[in-house]
Amino acid sequence: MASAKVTSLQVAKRAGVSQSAVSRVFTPGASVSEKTANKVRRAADALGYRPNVLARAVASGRSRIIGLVVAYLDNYFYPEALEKLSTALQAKGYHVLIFMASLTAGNIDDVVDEILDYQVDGIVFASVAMSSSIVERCQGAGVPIVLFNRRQDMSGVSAITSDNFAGGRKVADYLAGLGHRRIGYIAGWEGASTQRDREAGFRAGLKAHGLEMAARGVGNFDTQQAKQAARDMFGPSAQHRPTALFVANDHMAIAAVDVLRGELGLAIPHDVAVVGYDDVPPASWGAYDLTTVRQRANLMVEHTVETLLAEIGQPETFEPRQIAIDGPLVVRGSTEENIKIQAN
Amino acid sequence: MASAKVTSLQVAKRAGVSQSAVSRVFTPGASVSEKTANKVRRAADALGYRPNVLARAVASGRSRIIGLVVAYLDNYFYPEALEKLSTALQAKGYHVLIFMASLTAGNIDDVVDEILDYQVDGIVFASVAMSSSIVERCQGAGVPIVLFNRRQDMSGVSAITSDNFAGGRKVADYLAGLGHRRIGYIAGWEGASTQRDREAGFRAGLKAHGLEMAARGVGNFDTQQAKQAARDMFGPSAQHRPTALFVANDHMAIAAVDVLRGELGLAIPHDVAVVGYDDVPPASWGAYDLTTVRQRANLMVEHTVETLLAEIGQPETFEPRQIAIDGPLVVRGSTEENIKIQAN
DNA sequence: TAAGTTCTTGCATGCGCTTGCAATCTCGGT
DNA sequence: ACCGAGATTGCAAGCGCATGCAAGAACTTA
Repeated sequence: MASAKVTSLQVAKRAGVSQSAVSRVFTPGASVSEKTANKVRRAADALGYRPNVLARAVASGRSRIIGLVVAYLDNYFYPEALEKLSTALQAKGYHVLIFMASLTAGNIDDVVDEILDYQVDGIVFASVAMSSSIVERCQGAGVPIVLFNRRQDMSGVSAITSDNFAGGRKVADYLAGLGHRRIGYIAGWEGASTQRDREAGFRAGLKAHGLEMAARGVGNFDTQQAKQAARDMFGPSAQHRPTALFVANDHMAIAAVDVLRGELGLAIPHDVAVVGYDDVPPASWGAYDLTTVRQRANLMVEHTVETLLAEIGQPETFEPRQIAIDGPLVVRGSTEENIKIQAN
Repeated sequence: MASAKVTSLQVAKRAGVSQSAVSRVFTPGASVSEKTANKVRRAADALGYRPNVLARAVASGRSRIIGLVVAYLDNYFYPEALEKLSTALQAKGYHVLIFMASLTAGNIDDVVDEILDYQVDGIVFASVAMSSSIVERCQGAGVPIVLFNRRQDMSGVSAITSDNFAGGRKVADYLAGLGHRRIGYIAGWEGASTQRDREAGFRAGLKAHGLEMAARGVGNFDTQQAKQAARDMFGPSAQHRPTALFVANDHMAIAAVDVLRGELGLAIPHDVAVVGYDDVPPASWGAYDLTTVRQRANLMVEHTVETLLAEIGQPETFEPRQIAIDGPLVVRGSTEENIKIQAN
């Protein structure tokens, strides 16, 4: 069958039609009669022809490539999101070109340049701190962007997040409802809207119950720092230990649990109740069984794709969307003794 | 600065040179004098010009895109590998286009078609079952491929894995050395070379110590199945429970630990010693503290990139490489009581 | 059946860049 | 100051496909 590169011209010759006819057959919505379409398809199959996406891209200006900028993959919410995102876009005929912003740290700007070099049709920024210069650059290039899991006060940029404020608030309501009065918090990186919103919601919730944060540490979404924060808050030298702890994400919460249980010998939830955020798979693992607020990756991805494609399709009439998706509090054994339902 | 698309022709005009000159300035190794190069660079900067990678690709036949086929990301070895791979390729001026084979299941063939449509310069198959038809198709298209974390008996295909046979053997040596005589094994998916090699090495090791597998379950690299296998092997109705258990990867090992400890009330390592494979981050988390064989993702990625680029650079003289990278047994608390070094 | 529509189709051009080739330059050596 | 080798440069022809345009085909309607 297929050997080297087969071009539309060869197919055209074999089918006895013009090259444009071949092109049209492979372009949804183009004007071709059933008859020639069949001739072409037959010839194409025989030769093993497949349109060259890149050539098509330079000719049409649309590459069907979506750039994805990711800062890190060690928070297991992202692999999951990435997988779903890629699959969803694949289903729409797009593909994901990955750009790691991790090592390039500060200079996400450079990464954006690289992305634009590929003439991507759109860009998803996952948990990346945006600067207005980046936004401008993309808009200047006419490339739609959407922020995933980060909100930006900046106007004109679409952003899909979970409803972090509501989530934080749920945690406060829940812990207060359990009777906790001294509740601590370990924050994520202050630059992240997720951190800020979760904390704000949490504080609002506490306030509504006549409480305030009993202690606060900063983990910056980093395991080691979260551990240290836990030590500081619950270690031997700490006074008035909280009876409950809310950690800004599961990743850090798990680290905190390891410290509380493993290093400090505290029983969970008996001595301390712990709540995380994200509901990453490890949160449900037996050894942690972590109460947490679920981020609905499916929905977030769906909206991200929908939003991006909408803007790609209708750049003029498109209105930026800021969507916050509500997620449930998933109660597990890290906050209540007898929650274990069954050996799932 | 930059506004809409700036083409090399515009730069050429402004710099007072030909369009080809501009092209050459941006092509490493092309023949240009310093003088014109400077003129061009100045003009390019002023206009905010950047070469269009796609146009370049169709003209030159090289896209600087590497396709990556991944079946799943829920084994946390892969996010790590993906991150490193992408970063490493980025450093070489390549970028990664992701293709999820998960949902498309059986028809990896379709995925390969999609990839080839993008004129990728090479493909990395991560943990994907290859068929000879796929290999042929890629070779027919002149696209180098390398298997990551999978070996194939098939000739002519490069494959980078860890030394799974040696790893399996180390586990046997180690457990036998601890005095265990009844050792069980939970297998991964039989279709995977990693599973087969690990088991073969393990068996060989046991044999060398005059032992054989005391029990065997199949987890197919799936959490639920692994749990069931653990239940079957250690549950109430089981007889002659093994005193040690080797599980084909960490992902399943963790699930097994949850069953042993959480459901069956067994103490680890007192009642059962557990060993996994991969050394994914969760293996080192306090609650699991799993002894495991490390897969050296860094090295594996390095070799993968090196091999792929070598073949891309020298397609004629290239000799397929099958590299197996040795990884250490990382001893932790799931096999020995007093291993906990410190509160790391 | 003829005029009027709506569909199809091929032609030709262009997307932005690379590259073989031949013409032009540059310079050292004498 | 002159010659030849090697370095630079511009020219022009693509790479594989999309698409506006005008001509031709097919189908309506009265």
